[in-house]
Amino acid sequence: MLFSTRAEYGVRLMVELGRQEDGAPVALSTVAENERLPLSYLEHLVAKLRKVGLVESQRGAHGGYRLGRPADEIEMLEVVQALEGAIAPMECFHPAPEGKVSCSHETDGDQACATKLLW
Amino acid sequence: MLFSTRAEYGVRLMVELGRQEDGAPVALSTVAENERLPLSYLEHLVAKLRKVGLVESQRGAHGGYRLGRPADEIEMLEVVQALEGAIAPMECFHPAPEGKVSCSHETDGDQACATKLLW
DNA sequence: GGCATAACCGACCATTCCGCTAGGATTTCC
DNA sequence: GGAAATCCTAGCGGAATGGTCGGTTATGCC
Repeated sequence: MLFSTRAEYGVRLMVELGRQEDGAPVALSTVAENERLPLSYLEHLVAKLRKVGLVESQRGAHGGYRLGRPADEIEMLEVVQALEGAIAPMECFHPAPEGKVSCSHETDGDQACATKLLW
Repeated sequence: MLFSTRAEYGVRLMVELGRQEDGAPVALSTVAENERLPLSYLEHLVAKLRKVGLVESQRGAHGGYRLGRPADEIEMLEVVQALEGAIAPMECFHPAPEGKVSCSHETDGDQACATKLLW
């Protein structure tokens, strides 16, 4: 219950687009079919991705979507952010220096951690 | 939009309890006052924390709550999990080995990533 | 030109979750 | 006995989630 299906669908969508190696655009309907996702819902998601340039669109017959950038230049975080809105966890929840997800629970750290956010 | 206020309130609560160095329990009302949080809402949260043993309670007058374990043995993740429910982001969203939040976007990795979850 | 195809756009809708309140019951200390 | 506190259950308004639907526009192909 941390990421909604939007993020998941979005990633799936991007992955599906990334599979298409030649420049040909992929119709959203084939993505929906492949991933078993509701087409009309995907439309909304892909619209957001287009607005931030993560995908490009080609209208009309034989149109579709393709990645806006080479696949290996796209980070998953971007996709999630574009769909989920600004990610603002809890301020003290930046991945700690060593990569572990837990903030220092010493008295000083706490003082800062508990109050910094609001006042 | 990643963690709800539950997680935040819960952490604040735990921090507040952690401040009390002697074993005396802290009344929820004082926590609510200190942190400017609604008391009756905190009751629900602390109930969950109690069920998983993160806090202990003392009923009756001059009762209250104290940490179920020494403060430095409690990880923030535990608190969040207890309140937010099982954390099940997207399967491929485990913090990557190096600590960076992005899953390998190579064709093989994607194959696994996109389909592993559902089928 | 016409038609199928597909991206676009906006409104709506049911359900669930979030944050919170209310009211009471129970336990404990003085 | 009464105040102080935890405990428990029920509900509620608003927002977000996850969709659907209908229609409009653009484009390739016959």
